[in-house]
Amino acid sequence: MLADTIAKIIEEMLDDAGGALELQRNEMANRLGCVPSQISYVITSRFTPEKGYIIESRRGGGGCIRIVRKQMQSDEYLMHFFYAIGNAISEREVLAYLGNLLGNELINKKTYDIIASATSNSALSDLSPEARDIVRAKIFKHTILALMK
Amino acid sequence: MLADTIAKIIEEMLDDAGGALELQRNEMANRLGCVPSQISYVITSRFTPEKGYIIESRRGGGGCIRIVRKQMQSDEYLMHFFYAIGNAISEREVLAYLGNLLGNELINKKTYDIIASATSNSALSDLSPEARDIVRAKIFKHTILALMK
DNA sequence: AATGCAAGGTCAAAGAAAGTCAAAGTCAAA
DNA sequence: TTTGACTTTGACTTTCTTTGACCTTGCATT
Repeated sequence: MLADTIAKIIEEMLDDAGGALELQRNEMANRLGCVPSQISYVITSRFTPEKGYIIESRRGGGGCIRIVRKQMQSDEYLMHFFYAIGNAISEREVLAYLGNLLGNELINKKTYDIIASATSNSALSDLSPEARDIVRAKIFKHTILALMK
Repeated sequence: MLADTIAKIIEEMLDDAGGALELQRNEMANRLGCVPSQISYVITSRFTPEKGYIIESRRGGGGCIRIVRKQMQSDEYLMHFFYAIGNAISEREVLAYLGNLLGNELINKKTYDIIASATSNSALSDLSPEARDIVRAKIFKHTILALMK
């Protein structure tokens, strides 16, 4: 279906652009071989404020449509964690961070368990203790980014 | 009886597809030479939530009906996965497994994202490609065990 | 200021699926 | 034989998509 395809394309563009982009309706419609109002339709049906998007537009020459993926305010909190993690971290520290996230209801118990197990010494037992903490930090950071998606 | 025949066909399709599928009502009715509402009847009478099926649908152009056979002993199913994973696994393979779990609604999108990111090449980029697949297998197995908790 | 072009906005009609429901049919059990 | 559960069918409804005609706005040029 056309609408879904276009929605997916815009999603990818948003990912690439880090959550905010400007597109030209006519140009895009032309590129995708559809009528311009199709783009409008996709935006109004898929990128609604309820789903966390902010839409602005400008008409006239050089006009465009601006799409911004609103991030929840909890993201800010998660980001704070993200930056707090150095490039190496112990299992104990991860558990402390996770306990905090759980306590603040930013994650649930299941998520806690999954991340805890993915970053456990047991899961990383093939690595030397030093390498372990480095890889663990990276994995933990990646999961925190995933939480923000 | 028509209804039973159709039910059997859908069952087989579910088997082939690994427990989750999307079908188009009109297309299927046409193929089987019956009225579309017959398909609806079969689904509402045979593929009920009490019998362990999840049904979703979308109308309009490109619409479809999604049928998911809820894995009854989900732990057993997860265990099956667990054993299927060797001691090394690629990112691509992990994503395929996760897609299966997601399709069968044993995990949700968030969980998918978390595990996918924890086992991504990007998260394990400090390791050599060979070590990466080994560590990834271990992490993945650990997260699957966490899912069963 | 007036005009014209270049965007995007709106809306309604047509099309594409799936949902609903009630009437009619079937068949076995009472 | 009547009853009642289950099936089959088709008319009608609802939802979502696609398209195109027409409207509004902003900018650039005269």
